[in-house]
Amino acid sequence: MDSDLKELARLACPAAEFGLDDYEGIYPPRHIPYGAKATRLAPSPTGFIHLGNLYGALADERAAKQSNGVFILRVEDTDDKREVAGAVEMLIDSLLYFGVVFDEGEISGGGIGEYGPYRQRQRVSLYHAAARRLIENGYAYPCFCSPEDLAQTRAKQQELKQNPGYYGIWATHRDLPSNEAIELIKAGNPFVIRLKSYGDSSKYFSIEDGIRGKLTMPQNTNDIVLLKANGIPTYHFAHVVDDHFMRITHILRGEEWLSTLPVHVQLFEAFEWDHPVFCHTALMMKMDGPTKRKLSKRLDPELSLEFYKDLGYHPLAVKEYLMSLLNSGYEEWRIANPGLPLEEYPFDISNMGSTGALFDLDKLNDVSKNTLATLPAGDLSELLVSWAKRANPDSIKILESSKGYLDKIFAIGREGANPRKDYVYATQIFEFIKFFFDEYFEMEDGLAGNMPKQNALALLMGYLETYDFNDGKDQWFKKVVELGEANGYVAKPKEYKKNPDAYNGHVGDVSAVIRLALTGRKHSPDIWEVSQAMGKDRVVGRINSFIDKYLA
RNA sequence: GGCCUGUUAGUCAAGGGGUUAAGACGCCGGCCUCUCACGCCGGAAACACGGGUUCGAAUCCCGUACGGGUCACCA
Repeated sequence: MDSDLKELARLACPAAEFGLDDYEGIYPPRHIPYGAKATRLAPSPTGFIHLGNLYGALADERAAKQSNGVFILRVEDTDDKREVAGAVEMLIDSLLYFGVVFDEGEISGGGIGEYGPYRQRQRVSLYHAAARRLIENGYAYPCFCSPEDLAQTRAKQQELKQNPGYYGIWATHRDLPSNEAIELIKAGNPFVIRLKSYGDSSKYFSIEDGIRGKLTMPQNTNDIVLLKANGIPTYHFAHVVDDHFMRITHILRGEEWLSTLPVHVQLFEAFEWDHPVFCHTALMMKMDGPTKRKLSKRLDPELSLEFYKDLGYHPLAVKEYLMSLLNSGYEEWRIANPGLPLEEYPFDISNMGSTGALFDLDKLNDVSKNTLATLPAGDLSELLVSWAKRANPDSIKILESSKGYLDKIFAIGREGANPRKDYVYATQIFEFIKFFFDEYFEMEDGLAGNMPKQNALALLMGYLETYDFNDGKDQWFKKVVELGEANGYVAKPKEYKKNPDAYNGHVGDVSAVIRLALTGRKHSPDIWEVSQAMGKDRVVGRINSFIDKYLA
C-alpha cells in the first residue's frame, strides 16, 4: 500500500529532481533582521499593469523596505494561454518609473537572488517534489476526469442546486485505489493532481489577517487541482510552495483572494508548514455607470500606468497620492513633514483600509500640484523634456535646446514659504508655459472691454520709454504705477472702486495690457518675473509687435 | 444563487460606548492682491435602515437593504 503510493507519486510527478526535504536545505531560512518582512509581488505576465497594481506593489515595497526586509518579484507564468510577450519587462519598467525597485527576483532579464529561479514554469521540479509528498501522505491524488466530465458534473450540480465543485460524492477518482491509478497513468490517460481535501464545510476556522484582523471562514472541502494535465501547477499550489520556500513572511494580495484563503491554509497545513501572514488589501475601484467595480486590465486601459506617463504625471506625485490611499495617516504626516522623503513615513500594513477606494483624479491633481511645488525647477524641466520625448515629439527640439530657459521659467514663484502651484502634469505644464516660446506664442485673449486701443497704445509706448531690464521688482512696479497715473489710472484699485468716474481705471488695468502683450493672456504669473525669464529682447520685441499688430 | 467581505458628506477618511462626529480633495462665499496661482478666514455637506443590549450606540449584538469579491486544468 505504502509502496503503491510512492510509485504513484513518482509516476504522477515525474519532474521532481530532489526530495522535498532537500529543498529545505537549498532554500534555507533568510538571514534578515528580526521583524523584517519579506514580501513579494507575484504578477502573471498578462499585459500592462494599472494603478491598482502599482498600489499593491507600493504596499509590498514599503512594507519590506520599512522593515529592512526584502522585496521580491516572482513571475507567475503558469498559464501559458494568457501569457503576453514582453509583459514582464513592461512591468519592471513601469514600476521602475515610479521608483518601485525590487531587491530580488526576476529582474533585469534574469533571476537575481538565492531563492530562484523566479519564474514559476522554471520551478516545476520543486512543485512535483511537493506534490509527491502530498500524494504519499494521502493529501493528493490523480484525477482522470476530462473537461467534459467536469462540465457534466457542474450541470448536474446546478440542476440539483448544489454547490459546484469537485468534492464528496462528486469526486469520482478521490478513492480510486493506487494500483488502478498507476495502471491508468501507465496506459497514458491524461490526469491532473488534486488535493484530497480533509475539510468539513460545517466547520469553521479563524485566521488573523494582517489588515482585517480576525477572519472566520468555513473549511475548504473542494478537491482543487494542484497540478494541471500539462504538469504545471495551479496558482493555489504554486504560491503556497513558493511562498514557503522563498521564505515570504507577508503575503499582500487583493481581497479577491479572500474566498480561496481556506484552500491555501489547508495546503500549508497539509505540508505542516507555518503560513505567512496573509494581508488582504482593498481593491481599487472605478465607477462603471452607476456602480463600482474593481479595476480591470481588459476594461480600463485608461488606468494603465502608461496613461499617466503619457499625460506626464511626475512619478513622485502618483506615489504620493497612492501613499495617501495606502495609509490614511499619510496625509497628515505629509502636512507635518513637507520636506521629508516619503520613505521616512512609518508605513504600517495594519493601517491599510479594507474598503475599496475609488480613484479620485481631482485628488491626484491636488497632490501632484503640491508635490511639484516642492521640487527644484530643474526637475520640472526634466519632467517636461522626458514627457516631450514620449508624447510630444514636435516640441523636443525646442524644449531640449532651452534647458536654461526652462529652468528660469520654472523658477518663477518657486521661492518662499508659499510657492506658486501652477503645475500638475506635463501636458498641462506645456500648455501653461508655451507662451514663453516664440514658436508657440499666440494671442489667446484680447484687450479688456474697458481698455480702448488708444489708451493701450499710449501705455505701451510709455512703458517702452522707461523700461529698464535691470530694474528690480519694486522699481519696476513703481514705474508702472507712475505710467498709469500719467495716463489717468489710479494706483489703488480700491480708490478706483470708490470713485470710478474720476479715473480711466487702476494700475491693474495697466498691467493687464502689458501682460497681454507679453503673454497673449489675461492671466499669468508676475509680469516682472516673467520678463526676467524672457530676457530683454523678447520683452521689447513682444511689446513692439503687439503695437504693430493690434494697436497700429 | 452559495460562501466571504464591507457600508461615516460627492470622493478619500479619523474615531471602536459619553466628541459641537476630525482632517484632506471637490464645491460655495469672503479676505489678500497688478491678473492668475499661493495663502488666510468662513460655509453647505455624513454615521444605510430596523430592532435589541445600555443611564447612554456612529461605536457592541441580531436582522434587513445595498455595494464589492469569488465560485476554472485563470491568476
